[in-house]
Amino acid sequence: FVPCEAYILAEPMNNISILDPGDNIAFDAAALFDLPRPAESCRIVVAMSGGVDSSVVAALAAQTGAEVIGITLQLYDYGAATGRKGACCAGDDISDARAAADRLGIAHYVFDHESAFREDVVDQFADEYLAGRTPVPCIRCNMGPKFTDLFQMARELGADCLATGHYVRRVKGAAQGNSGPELFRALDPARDQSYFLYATTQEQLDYIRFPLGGLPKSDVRHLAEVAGLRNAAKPDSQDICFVPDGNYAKIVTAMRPEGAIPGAIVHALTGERLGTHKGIVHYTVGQRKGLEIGGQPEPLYVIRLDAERREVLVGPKRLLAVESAALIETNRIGPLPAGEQLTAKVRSLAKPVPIALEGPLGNGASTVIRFVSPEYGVAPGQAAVLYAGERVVGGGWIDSTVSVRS
RNA sequence: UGGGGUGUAGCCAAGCGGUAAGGCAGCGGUUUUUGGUACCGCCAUGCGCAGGUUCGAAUCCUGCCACCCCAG
Repeated sequence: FVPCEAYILAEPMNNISILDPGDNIAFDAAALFDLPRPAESCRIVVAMSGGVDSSVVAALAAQTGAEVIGITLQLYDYGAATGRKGACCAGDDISDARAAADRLGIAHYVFDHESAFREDVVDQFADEYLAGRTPVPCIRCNMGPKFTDLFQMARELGADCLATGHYVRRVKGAAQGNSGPELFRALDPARDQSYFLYATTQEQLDYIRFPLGGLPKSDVRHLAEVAGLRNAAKPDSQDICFVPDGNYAKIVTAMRPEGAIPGAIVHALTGERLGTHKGIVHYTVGQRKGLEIGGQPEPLYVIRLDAERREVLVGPKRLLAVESAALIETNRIGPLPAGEQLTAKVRSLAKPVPIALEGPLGNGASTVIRFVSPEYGVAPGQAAVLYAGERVVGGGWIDSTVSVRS
């Protein structure tokens, strides 16, 4: 038995395991859910996407002895057409979720959430690209369909908590002077999904549970096998779930044809027209590939997108250096740490870098973060997520950036 | 028309008689629950065309072609 709190103190590492050699689960499942009462009298709603992770959450929830209800939101329906494995929330995935629920003997409901998902996530995704920004739909999806809509459904079902398969840790009272739950990076750094969850509100965090945050992925797969789940070997999801073949621009231009209108590729320093692009939605700040401009002494990167003029401004890498970024619609989770170096991630795949916070954080306020060292490829529309060590302090959307003066 | 210059992969470009550098672009792979980045690999039996000299030519010679500049 490993108490959940033990993970708080542990440094991230790759080779932890909660499984003993005999394949017995060497921990108390109930501890992973931080239930308010004895598990037998609790009701847990599990958000089931059809993937391994959320299926294992359901298995763990069932093991606590609580009443478990699985809910799957049908978010879109290209699934049948693409037959794509490793997506979520459509077609085969819903069938996988149902199979897992059947296997575990728990209730399972599927809700048609397509129109809401389209409004909250997909339309917004397309509009952001049209405006020359680079959206993160996974964050919008967590904010809306998953943590607002599903949250409400769980409440209406009288559940004690909503559990998801995200790799992130919910820890109570770690920061000084705070007894409420806080958000921490996953123990397995390779699996950490905290970047996508910075917008979680305190109210949501009070109610939501992330039982997998302290587990390595290999254990989760193992648990899936032990539980006899048919999706135990299902590939991890990647890319954007509603983009079938990784070609997001195809989806965007299908929804917003004006996104495919060609325009000029202009050198950011000389103003020279270097070529023609195939529609502004195909490009993002920091991008190098796909410009199809040869004859240059060094690589050219997208420096800025001018949506009004439909121009893609390009230049050498040094022009990407950014010293600060303005954030909007910020969220804060737990107290701001006093005297501790804050770090920020400005894309999901990046080590957090040291920053100074120059303004308020939380309650939707706008603020500014200043990078201690220049940061490259900071794209408006992406999220900046702020950390104090392993703890997620909050974050916001990158609205604009200030280049390093050279 | 006369004088000069240049023609090497999609683009830029090295080579100056010894068996085609490099960069950019492109393609493939690795990484990855956003877009990107980064890293690794691939990418001219061929040097405007046709002859010639030479053991050997992108490199020397001859002719032709194309483009550029200056003169008119």
